[in-house]
Amino acid sequence: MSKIFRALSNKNRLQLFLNLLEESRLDLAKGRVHDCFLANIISNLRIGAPSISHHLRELEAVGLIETTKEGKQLVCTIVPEVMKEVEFFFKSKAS
Amino acid sequence: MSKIFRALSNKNRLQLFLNLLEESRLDLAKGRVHDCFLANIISNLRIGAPSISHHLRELEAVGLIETTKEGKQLVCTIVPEVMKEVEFFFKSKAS
DNA sequence: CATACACTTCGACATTTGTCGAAGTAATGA
DNA sequence: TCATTACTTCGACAAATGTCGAAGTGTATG
Repeated sequence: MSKIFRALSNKNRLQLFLNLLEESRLDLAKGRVHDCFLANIISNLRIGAPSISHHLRELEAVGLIETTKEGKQLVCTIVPEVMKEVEFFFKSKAS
Repeated sequence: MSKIFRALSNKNRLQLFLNLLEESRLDLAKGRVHDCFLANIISNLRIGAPSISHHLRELEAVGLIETTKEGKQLVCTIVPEVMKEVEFFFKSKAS
């Protein structure tokens, strides 16, 4: 659990994750899976491509997202189960 | 929010927080406020007193706990509002 | 094939973090 | 008042982290 918190403990990485969440919601509305064009994310955050790539791998490592390649692009999908896990963690602790 | 995650991102600090949570529950059952004898916590965790002291201040800095002095001892109290905040954060995001 | 695109990997680097031992402080007890 | 207890503060230091530029990889496109 501390690893999940660690993954979200960095400002840029949390923002990145929230962006993905937001976009995945939009994509859901469009009836298709989310694809996360790094270029878009880069314009929001003030960090370079290598950092984004690094952060994505960290989010993936703790199971918050999954990624696959689709041609040149990276496809990121949120893993809701892990979020639920954290939600329940706090629900159970904040009796 | 990333600061709260950061506070819980360290294994020892998270364990410390969970210990406090657990003890505060026991103390509640006893009808009194929790007091967190560092010596007890030290025996559970594998770190020294200065580190505990440091971690407690970090937890306090992000509002997860509050501390006061009672004689020689430190009294720690959990702040449930902050935990609720995190719970709702995940509830709202994990649509 | 040559070029451009969309990332990724590598190495380097400054910054932050976690831990400790030693010394300090404030309260309690003999 | 002197010693003990229960932390806290202060460096110091190794380890982890976040960022970047440069170079690399694999995919599309002219």
